[in-house]
Amino acid sequence: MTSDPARAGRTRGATAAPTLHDVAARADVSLMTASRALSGSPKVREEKVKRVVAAAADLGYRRNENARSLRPGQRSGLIGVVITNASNPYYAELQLGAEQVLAGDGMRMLVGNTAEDLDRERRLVADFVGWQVDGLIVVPTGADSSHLAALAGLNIPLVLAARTVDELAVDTVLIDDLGGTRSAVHGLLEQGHTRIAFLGYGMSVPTSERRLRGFEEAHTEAGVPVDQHLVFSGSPAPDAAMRAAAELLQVPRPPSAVFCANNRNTVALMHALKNADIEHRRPQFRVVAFDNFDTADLMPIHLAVVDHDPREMGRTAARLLVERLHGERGAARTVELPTHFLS
Amino acid sequence: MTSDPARAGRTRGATAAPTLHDVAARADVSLMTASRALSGSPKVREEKVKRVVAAAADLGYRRNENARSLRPGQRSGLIGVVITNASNPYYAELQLGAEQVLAGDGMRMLVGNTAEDLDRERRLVADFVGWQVDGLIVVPTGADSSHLAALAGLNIPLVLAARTVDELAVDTVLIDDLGGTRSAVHGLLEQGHTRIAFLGYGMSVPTSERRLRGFEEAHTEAGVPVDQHLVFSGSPAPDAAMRAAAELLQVPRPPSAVFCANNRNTVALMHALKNADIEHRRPQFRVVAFDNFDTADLMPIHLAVVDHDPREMGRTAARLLVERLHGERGAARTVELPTHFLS
DNA sequence: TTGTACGCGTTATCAG
DNA sequence: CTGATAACGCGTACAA
Repeated sequence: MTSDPARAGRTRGATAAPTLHDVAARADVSLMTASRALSGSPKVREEKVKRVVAAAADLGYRRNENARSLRPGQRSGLIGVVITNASNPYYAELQLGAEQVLAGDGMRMLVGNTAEDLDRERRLVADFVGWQVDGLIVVPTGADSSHLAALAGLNIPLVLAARTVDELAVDTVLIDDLGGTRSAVHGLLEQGHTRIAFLGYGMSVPTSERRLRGFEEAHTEAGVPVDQHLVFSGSPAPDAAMRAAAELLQVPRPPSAVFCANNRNTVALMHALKNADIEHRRPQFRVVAFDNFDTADLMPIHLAVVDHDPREMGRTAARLLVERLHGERGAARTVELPTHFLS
Repeated sequence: MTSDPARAGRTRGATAAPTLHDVAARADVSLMTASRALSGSPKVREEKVKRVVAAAADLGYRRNENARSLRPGQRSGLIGVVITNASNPYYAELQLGAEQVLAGDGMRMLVGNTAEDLDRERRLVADFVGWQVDGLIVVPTGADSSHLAALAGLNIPLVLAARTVDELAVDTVLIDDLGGTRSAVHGLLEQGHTRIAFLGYGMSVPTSERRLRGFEEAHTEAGVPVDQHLVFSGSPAPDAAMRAAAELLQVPRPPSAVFCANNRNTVALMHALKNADIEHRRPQFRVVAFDNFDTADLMPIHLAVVDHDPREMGRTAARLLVERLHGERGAARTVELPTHFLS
């Protein structure tokens, strides 16, 4: 006699997903024995384990993770990953690195893109919380962080990646923007360049600040003043970098070198340089770029690069998160990943 | 008197996530009134709605989507997206396009990378089914498809993207590989090139076949024989394209043009051409490449490109899936997205 | 308009 | 070693 008359009488579509009931019935075992057999509990007779496993395979049974994580204290095994823009290879790599570590720990990833929109970030975080994520990795879009601060109250660990939010005391993974920039610019100054332009449009405010500070510190150390006419940075207007790159070559006393603070700026500059035929007109012109990319060594002018590893950033973020999930209780940690100068 | 003594007596951590119970208690309403108020049911007194909404906001209440979708007939609103490699901008864009459409329909995305590993694909699909996904978008890695075929039996709609699996009669989104390649190669033949190389390493078998067929058909139409010594394609050994690109310039009667069947091959060829200083040594040398990329117009030699839109592919896949979820029952559809030739 | 009872699929607990 | 039962948070069906 089945102990579940309700289910016995059901007339669901022939293709309803099989449940543990079905497996247990087929293996002629009780529900709990089936449950234990499938979750590898040691105290089940081996013969029954076999029967259950066979039945599950026959039926194509998949444990309903929803029901499982409904029980209190159960982890969902879900991690929310909120990035700003997956079409930027940088963040795509970050996502991939995070997945590498999380998958190794048996966790799955919910992914959302904010497109740098604070409102979408709020909605995504709220949704993910609704899905009972065990933790979140977020590339924060902006300064407002009340929705992120609220996570602490829910006991949901949070790791910030790529950017900080000052008010938030949480684990954070950054690149060594300042150091990487400083030593790259230091190199240019050592080579005797005294008029170096800074091209840094369309970046988040904190990142922009850190890279600009590195630029300035290198100058200070070398005793070379920064000419503010050579500092191009600001809002993310899509073609600001393009215009600035062209303009930069036309200023009264033009620079002999340029530091590009990220990928997009580098590409913009490359176009401008190609148009200006710099390669032949001013062979001494030097460019150093933050962020490496696939075709960097195919550019019309030689590019020295401040390289770093976004995938490692994702991995590190995931590792910090996993440590919290494993009970780590210490103060918030900030990891600065090193950069590598490729001349 | 509360109707839930069990909960009244609990001593969970002070920060356990608030449930509908908590909200109802705080608003001094019954559970169901709270539920209805929050899901916008019309039949609730407005004053109580306000109280409930306020209580929910105070508590930071988030509906537990797990519990919600546990009930039969309820959709989870979760879509599984299985791609081969998020670090390839192509698939990252695909993911982004899918998310665009799905988010617009109020659905969330579980994302997994297979790294072209059939086993990981199987595990991911199984996991996602366990999470009660409403549907799946998959870039299939290989020929074996039993795990995908099984989805039909579970009533879980599947859309394939970027690649087909012959045995599977499911909605599929592809690029017009054949047509795009044929017309591009046609152009080269019209310009009088009669010895055109095909460089196509490291691609999936079906895609590779389609592009090679386009290459051959263009030749047939023009009455020009294909010299098999100029066809370089095969396994995805990481540096095969590199070696072939170098070799290709050294064959007895070298080609006057090259068709690169994808991004990676193009970059490999560009390196070889730069080393060989083709730009100056053989200014008539022509290259046509499948897949556009950011810096295509900065390459050492002019590049004509067969462009297409991976994001649109993601959007289309998601649209097909959403239609199925909305009840579309027709036969499996295959959409071939057009390519655009940029000379 | 509001409230009660029940079940979704799973596992912890406790009794056999 | 095995099984019955309750409970997780929510929404449907029905009763008040």
